[in-house]
Amino acid sequence: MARKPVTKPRKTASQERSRATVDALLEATARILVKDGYDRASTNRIAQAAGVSIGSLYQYYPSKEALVAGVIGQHMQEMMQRIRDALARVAQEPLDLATRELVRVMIDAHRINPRLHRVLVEQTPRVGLLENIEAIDREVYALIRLYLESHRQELRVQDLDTATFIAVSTVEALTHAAVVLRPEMVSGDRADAYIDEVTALLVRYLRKA
Amino acid sequence: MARKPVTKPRKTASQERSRATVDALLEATARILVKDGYDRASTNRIAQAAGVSIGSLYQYYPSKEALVAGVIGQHMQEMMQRIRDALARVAQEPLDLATRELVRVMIDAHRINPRLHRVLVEQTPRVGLLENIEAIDREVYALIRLYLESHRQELRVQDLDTATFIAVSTVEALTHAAVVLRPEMVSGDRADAYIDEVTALLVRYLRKA
Amino acid sequence: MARKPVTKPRKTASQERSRATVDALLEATARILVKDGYDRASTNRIAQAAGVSIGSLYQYYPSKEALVAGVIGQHMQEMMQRIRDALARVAQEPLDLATRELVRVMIDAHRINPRLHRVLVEQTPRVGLLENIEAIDREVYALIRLYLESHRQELRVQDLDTATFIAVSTVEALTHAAVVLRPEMVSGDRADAYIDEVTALLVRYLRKA
Amino acid sequence: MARKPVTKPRKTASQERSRATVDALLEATARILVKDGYDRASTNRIAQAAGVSIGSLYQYYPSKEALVAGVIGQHMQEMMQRIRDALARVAQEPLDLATRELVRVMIDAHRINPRLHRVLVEQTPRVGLLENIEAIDREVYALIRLYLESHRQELRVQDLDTATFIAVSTVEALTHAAVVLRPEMVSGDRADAYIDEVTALLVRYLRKA
DNA sequence: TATGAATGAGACTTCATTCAT
DNA sequence: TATGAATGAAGTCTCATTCAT
Repeated sequence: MARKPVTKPRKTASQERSRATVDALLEATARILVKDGYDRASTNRIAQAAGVSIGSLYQYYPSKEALVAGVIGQHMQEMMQRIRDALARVAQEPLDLATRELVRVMIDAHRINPRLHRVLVEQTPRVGLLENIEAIDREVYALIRLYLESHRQELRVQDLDTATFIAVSTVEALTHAAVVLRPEMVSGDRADAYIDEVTALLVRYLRKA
Repeated sequence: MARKPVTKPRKTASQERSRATVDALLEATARILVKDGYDRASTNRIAQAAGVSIGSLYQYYPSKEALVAGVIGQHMQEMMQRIRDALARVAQEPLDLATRELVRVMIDAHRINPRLHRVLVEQTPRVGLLENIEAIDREVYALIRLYLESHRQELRVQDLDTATFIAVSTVEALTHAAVVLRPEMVSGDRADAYIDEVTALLVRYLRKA
Repeated sequence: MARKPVTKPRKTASQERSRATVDALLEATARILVKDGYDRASTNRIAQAAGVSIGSLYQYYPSKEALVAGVIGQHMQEMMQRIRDALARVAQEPLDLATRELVRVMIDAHRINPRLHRVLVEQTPRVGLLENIEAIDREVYALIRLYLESHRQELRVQDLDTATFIAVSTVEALTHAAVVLRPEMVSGDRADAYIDEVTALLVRYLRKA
Repeated sequence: MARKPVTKPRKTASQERSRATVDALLEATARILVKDGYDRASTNRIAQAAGVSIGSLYQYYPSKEALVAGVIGQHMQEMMQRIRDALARVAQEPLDLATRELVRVMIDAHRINPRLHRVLVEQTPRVGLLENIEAIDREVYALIRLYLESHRQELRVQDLDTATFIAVSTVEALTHAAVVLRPEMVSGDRADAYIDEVTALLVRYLRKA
């Protein structure tokens, strides 16, 4: 496997002007990533798209990887926030309602920027960026597991570890696949049917009798 | 989006020696891809690893993309063959047995070369290689759908299109995730438990009452 | 040959605070030069090491070259002062005593900061800094020549110009070489033996029968 | 001190065309080094001056340092060969004749390409190139020492180690200084006078009575 | 007068691809 | 048909220097 590049930002822009530059950079990176794909996204092009000099780019991010890690971080935080909120909202709800809400939120979260999400998931070399993604994975896993634990009496499944793994992987895969491969299936009023199906899949698996 | 590179091999290598060269190239490409990742896999290095001159490489494959497409094709064919065989074997079996067998075969198929599979799925720019992957997707989808159609009387689900999409996506995701993220969960005798769970997930979703 | 950069400091820093800044800059430059070598010594790093903003650095020195010229000047002045003092002290002494004292002082002078001296002599592009070094050379040459002229009756050599050139070059080379390549040879009590040898070399060359 | 860059050539050009490319590169490097100095000598400029693409340059030398190391090696070999030959010629000669011949040869050796020699000695970062230069130093030292040992009965000095060090450093310094600072002093028929002086310096130091 | 964000020329280097042999 | 030297566009990144605040 390849060696791991530096991915931490260089300084944490305190002044106002800096902040604007950093924002422009992240925003431009996301845009270029969507337009050109990971490989063809060059730091020069990103800097240009951000209306920032290449020197400034490297003042804030020591490498292309760091820049992409920044985008991943930001994008994942946005997604995570929705998931966290949803889980907080449904913590006391029964499994079926909770599942349905979570699936709905997941689809929504994937629609924040589906093209970017796709590039991030499908093309981005994991080397050195893994932490970021793994951190998210772990948090989602932990939250879902907590919910399942506190609703144990509703459950058919015994092995919560495996059940959590399966539930998380399944929801992630089905929302990602739908948004990416069959966007028409989850847009507008057709979305409900798909949400119903995914919810059915999960609830029938998890729930007692 | 980026322009699409040429991805078809240059000649069909009828002579023996050609065949050997092509094999060496594909094999070396897979090895380098696993070792270095997509980005750091250079055609020069691949040629060297294959014991072939860079000139010869370009005699058989017109571009790096074509080479990688070759690897994808080969790898996917190997996986597909197992899936085809499995589906042929279980065409007459009831849903639960068929599902279990299919899940087992999918896990096996992912273990042909999990590291390669991962690189191919996670890092390889889809540009120009999409056909290859989409062709597989379509074939799997069609086969599964055929099976479901001919077992309609067992099914709870009505919308076969959606059900097929969900089933295929779920199995693919759960076998990939398990092999890549939790290899210990699907190796040796522990595999059966996981296969049971995935089978339960699918059967409860698909089957009547 | 390359174009000559500006090397004069921008202002003469009369105020106290300025003086402190200039000192900090020169000191930091010397430190970085020793630690990183000429090429890797960047003005940004120097400013940071000096606890001064990059803007302020350029307020006092118009270029990197000017900064290094400042260090050279300071370092050479320190060395020169010792040489001047020594020559003043031995002006009336006979050749053998005078030579011995001069050699001793030269070794001492090279030990003020041998690492810095080395970087300055070995890595620093002469472009634009030459004046500084040549000025020193000329002064040393003139002082030694004066001494030799006023001790002519002791001398074997006729051509004072050549003799001075040889004497100055030899002492400089032998002290530099010893301090840089064989530091153990000129440290502690072993130094005397080396001083004896160098003195013998010069005295036998210069002195009558 | 700075980290050491790679300085070994990449491949040892066996074919004819390669050899020509390598020669052109070394020759161009020397030329650019003389014209622009070490810092301003860029690989792009060198490649251009050599009439070779930048890609070819990097096929043979992995870095600017490696290229310069190549030039140093070649230049030093040329100088060393003359010194070796001279010492072989005078091995049986008495000290005065041998010394005179050696000094003459050293001046000649410095005149192979004095400007290049100067750049190499004065500006080239020693990092990673040191081996090359130290190897030469050691060989010269060893050869001179051998000569002195086999002529011990002629010598006044007792400590051959120190005497060799002094003799080598002195000759090197005086020939370098003369060629670089006073070229007129060692060109044409004036050279003999200077050779006489340096010979006198050394012989009087080394020889008995 | 000080600050430090911003600049951008230009350095080094890689690698897919071509083509003379 | 095979070889591998050669190509050069394009990429990543540094750093001396400027200038708005």
